[in-house]
Amino acid sequence: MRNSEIAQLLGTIASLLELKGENRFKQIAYADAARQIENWPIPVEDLWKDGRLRKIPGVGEGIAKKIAEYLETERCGFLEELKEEIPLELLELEKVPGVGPKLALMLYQELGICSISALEESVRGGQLRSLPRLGQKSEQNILRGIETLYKQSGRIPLGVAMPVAEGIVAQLRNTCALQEIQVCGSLRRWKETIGDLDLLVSAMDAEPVMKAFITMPEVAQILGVGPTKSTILTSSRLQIDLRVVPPDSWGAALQYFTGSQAHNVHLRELAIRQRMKLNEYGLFSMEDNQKLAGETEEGIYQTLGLEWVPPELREDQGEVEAAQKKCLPRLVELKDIRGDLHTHTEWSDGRDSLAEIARAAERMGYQYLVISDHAQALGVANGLTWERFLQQRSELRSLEFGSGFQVLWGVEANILNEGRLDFPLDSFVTFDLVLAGIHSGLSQTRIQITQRVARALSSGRVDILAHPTGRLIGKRNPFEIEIGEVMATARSVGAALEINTSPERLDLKDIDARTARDKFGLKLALGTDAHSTKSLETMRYGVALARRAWLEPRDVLNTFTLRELCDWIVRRRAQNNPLISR
DNA sequence: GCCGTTTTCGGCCCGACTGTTTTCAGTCG
Repeated sequence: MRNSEIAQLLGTIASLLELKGENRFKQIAYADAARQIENWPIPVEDLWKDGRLRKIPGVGEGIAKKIAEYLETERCGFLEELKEEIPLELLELEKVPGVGPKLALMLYQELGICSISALEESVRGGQLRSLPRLGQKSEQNILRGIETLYKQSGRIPLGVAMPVAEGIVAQLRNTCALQEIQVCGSLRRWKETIGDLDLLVSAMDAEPVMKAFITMPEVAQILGVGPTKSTILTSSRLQIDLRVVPPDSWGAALQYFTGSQAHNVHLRELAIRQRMKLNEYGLFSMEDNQKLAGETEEGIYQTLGLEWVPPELREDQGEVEAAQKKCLPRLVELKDIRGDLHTHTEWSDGRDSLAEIARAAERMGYQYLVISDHAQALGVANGLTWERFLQQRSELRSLEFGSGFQVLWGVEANILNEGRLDFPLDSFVTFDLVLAGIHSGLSQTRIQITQRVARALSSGRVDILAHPTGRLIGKRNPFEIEIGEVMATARSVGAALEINTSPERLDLKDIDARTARDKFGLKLALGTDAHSTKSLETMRYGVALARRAWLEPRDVLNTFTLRELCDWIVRRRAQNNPLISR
């Protein structure tokens, strides 16, 4: 799938057009198309072959031609021409916070600057002051921006940001008088990583809230303070924006600050078409400027003729159209989850005992828990031999639980070279549930890894493919794998794909999980991959990811009752080997 | 360059904050 590559091409064109000072709307058109394609679930090559490129919103005659040219010839003449005029390096300059397209272009034209190091040099040399409207404060701003850029390790994983946000919300709620406080932005949409943290407060008087905010012990630097909006940097270099609005604008502000930008733009366009205007203070009539909604988010959506859209869906990926037709999905919720399908104990590399993790799952109100310790080929994780697995089963059978709870005896097998597994294939039917995943040979070629996984799945012995792409967010790229091919194989043997809910992994990612369901009709299995009882709580990140993938309860294996789950396993196994029955 | 529940032409989301300035352009989200 080359969607990202094509999105990047169009995005570069958009940026260069912006630098060049081209018609703003032309530039926006390229940026819109890029964003649509980045998140488009179907390979753009397929659409191109079928002559349906213009099915993508934002792709018209001109952009379709450029995509076609690129797919045919691996180059884009228009981009080449632009690069002749504007050096590509200028895009680097724009990454410095505080440097936008206008300044970047001026720096290049007036001072010949086209790299961050050259920028830093000329600021320190005082050359910047020769330019109009740039003084001492601007110099400081730019130096600070460069420093931020150097220190920034990129976006912050959801699993890191969420607990921090929850702590700060609790703190502010206790220290000052406010009516409501809510995390907004990409964190409320549960994106896998976030750029900064957006907090929204409703209060009659903003001043004490602002004061409490900028004097929190976490504050390392105050980047801006206004009467209704302030920005700080924590000592862990997390940027936090706080906005205070009056209570009667709460809903409008909540909607506005949750985004995404694309979703908001879509809503405001919808408003204009209905002779209304939407901003963070409310929804207004264009005729008499009368306020039509604003106290609640539901009111905003309703007045626009839409169903309320859950934050996880607000990416302008079809949710606005679905909300218009009142056919948004009934998204899976944490309370639908009846069990965890992937956990480890001290038998392999987990921290807690079988009994401890099982009792923790029981306390969470689950109906079942799958213990899935590593198998022998994963030596570093103390993988179990066949004999030790049998001993583990004895221990498991000796434990007693309440009548509504059961532990399933599973395994996380290793997909070895050529797609073999740790034990002879027939032995796997002994386990209640078989997960398998790749833990070695991560740098194999795309063809090798794809075939390896396809062979393992084709054995019919794997119920769930664990962490299908092997990525560690911000640390390790997914391995090269043709995920569409893997999904097709999974469908042919009725296997499910895991959504590994560990916030380090979140694998499959949202867009792939949506494809797995939409295009291949696959079931998804949420597994925390917990190596301690505490990590069982990461299920909420996986549920959020499933919601971002538009999944309904019936798409998620964990929503099944124990009976339904066992039936699914038996049916799946019988389909692949009619002789096997339990 | 895209697009249509007023339009195939004429629109295209909206506001806060900053800096250097006397009224606003640039940046950001």
